[in-house]
Amino acid sequence: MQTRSLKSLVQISQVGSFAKAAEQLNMTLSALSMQIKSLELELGVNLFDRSVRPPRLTPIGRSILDEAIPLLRSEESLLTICRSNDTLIGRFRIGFVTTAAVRFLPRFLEQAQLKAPQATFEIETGLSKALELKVLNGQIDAAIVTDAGSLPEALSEIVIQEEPFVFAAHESILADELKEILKNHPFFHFMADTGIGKLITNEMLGYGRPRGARTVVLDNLEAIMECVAAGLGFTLLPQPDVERYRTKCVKMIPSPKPFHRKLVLATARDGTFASRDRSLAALLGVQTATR
Amino acid sequence: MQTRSLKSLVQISQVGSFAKAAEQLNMTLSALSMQIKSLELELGVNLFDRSVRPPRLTPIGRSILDEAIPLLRSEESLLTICRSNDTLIGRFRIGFVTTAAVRFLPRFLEQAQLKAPQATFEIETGLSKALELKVLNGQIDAAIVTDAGSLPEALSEIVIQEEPFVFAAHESILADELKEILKNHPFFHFMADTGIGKLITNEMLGYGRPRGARTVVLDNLEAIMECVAAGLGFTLLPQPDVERYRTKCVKMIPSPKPFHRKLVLATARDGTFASRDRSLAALLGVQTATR
DNA sequence: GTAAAAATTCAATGCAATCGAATAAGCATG
DNA sequence: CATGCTTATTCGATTGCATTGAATTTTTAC
Repeated sequence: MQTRSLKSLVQISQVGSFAKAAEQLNMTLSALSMQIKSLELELGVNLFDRSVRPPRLTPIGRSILDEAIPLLRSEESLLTICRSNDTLIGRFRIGFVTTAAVRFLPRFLEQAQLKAPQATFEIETGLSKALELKVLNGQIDAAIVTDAGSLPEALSEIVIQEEPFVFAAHESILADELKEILKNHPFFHFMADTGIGKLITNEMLGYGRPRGARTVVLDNLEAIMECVAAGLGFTLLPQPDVERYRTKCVKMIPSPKPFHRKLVLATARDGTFASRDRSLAALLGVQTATR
Repeated sequence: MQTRSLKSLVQISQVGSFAKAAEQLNMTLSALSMQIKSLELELGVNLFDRSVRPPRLTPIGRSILDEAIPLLRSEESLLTICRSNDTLIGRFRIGFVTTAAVRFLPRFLEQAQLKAPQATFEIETGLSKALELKVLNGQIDAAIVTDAGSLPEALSEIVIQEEPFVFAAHESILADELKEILKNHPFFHFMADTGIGKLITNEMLGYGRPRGARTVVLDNLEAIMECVAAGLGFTLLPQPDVERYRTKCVKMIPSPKPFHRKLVLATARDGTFASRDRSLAALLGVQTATR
């Protein structure tokens, strides 16, 4: 079915005659007549009562008209999407590494609503590695992940935020020297086998904990912070995560060597965001040179 | 725009490849490819990312898809209207003479909902003569009017109901002989100059009221019945109308000569309901021979 | 690296929409 | 009720657009 013939139908019904409608539609009367005729043939009904001049709509014609109007409205909004020249238009699929999701999603969605109203987003969360893979496969368009230094070549990255790691523990524990703490208290290790977990593992190796020292692996930030607040041990985590769940009695000391977690926006170099990833980064609050 | 190419788009997105979609749509792969290509040209956007096999939707493509689905739904319901083979389909415009409207409309709309769900109705009310004219002009498809015996030849009629006229008055008045009542009390005359009004005028002439006798003309049935109930005089009206507004103290006596008001369904012989008016009459509760 | 799968391009074909002119059908004068 | 006027339909010629099958290119999988 051609939406054009429905437009003609609407036009005719509005101006009340084929002749005027044809003029306004920039076509000959005969073309319009044929067009409506073939529409009637396609639908298998008489839209017009032709025993009078000008022909008038039949009851079925009026019903069809009633349906045609929302249909044409759909078409119009479809075309609007295409005509719009926002930088970001369409339905995008974005992945957030779980730890970042809770902190970044609200701001992101708010900004998106504001700065890219033509765009809609499907969000999913997961581990950095899994999200990277999905970006490579085109299953998602972009991902905010922890960069453990091993981003595949086919992915391009924009740094969203660098988060310094801090040691955190109950104030009674943190009164000691760091060396003492490392030796005497259990270490709460977040997600040992993931991107961020490996960063932590590497870092901890540098501090040379005694081999017998206890380590508790947990996959839940909030739970770790609860344990720490209860004075059960210490942890090493990005500062924003610690602050998010910190209670008063928990204190932090910065990691002695400068040591960060990089949160990056990863996009496929040849994918949706090829050379457009800055507009997406902007929604995450990143200032990038526009040049 | 062709809805067909949107259907193709949906199909491709569902089966995930041009080749399979083409097969299921009974067309060659190349035709489908060209179709999508020209859709993209028309819309001015890339719907598919063709750097991979099979091509996958771009974010804009997904947005367009989201809009295409309601559009196709509209088309489907449009086609459903046409395919449906109820006797009555479409949007009909029906006129009701004012007095009949209050009594017939509820039943009519209920029946319509039940027996002709595919049909919708625009209702207007007015005087019989005005409605007849509109039917003749095709401004409405049918009308329920009072038949004063002067229906134009171009209109066909089906009798909906014959309503006997009755005299009505407060019981204290109606205790007298009819002749006395006619002489001694004011007559409340409904709508003197309309179809039903003229019927009443003619009838009253036959009763030879004394020339000085008072007559009050009113265009509101309910008001007349209020006055009658208050013992201010008598009236002559179709029995159903009297009964609708009657209070206990108002009594009726039938008109001595058999005298009716015919309510008829009037349709243009060459119009919408040419030889289909029985299906409409059925919604008004009229049994007509089907033969 | 090679074969297989998948999509695009291309030239030829056929169908469908459009045009202008002629005809036919309501409609409004007298 | 006859005439001209407006309006819509029909008709044949023309143009343009979608489809086809074959050839080509591109991507993917082994």
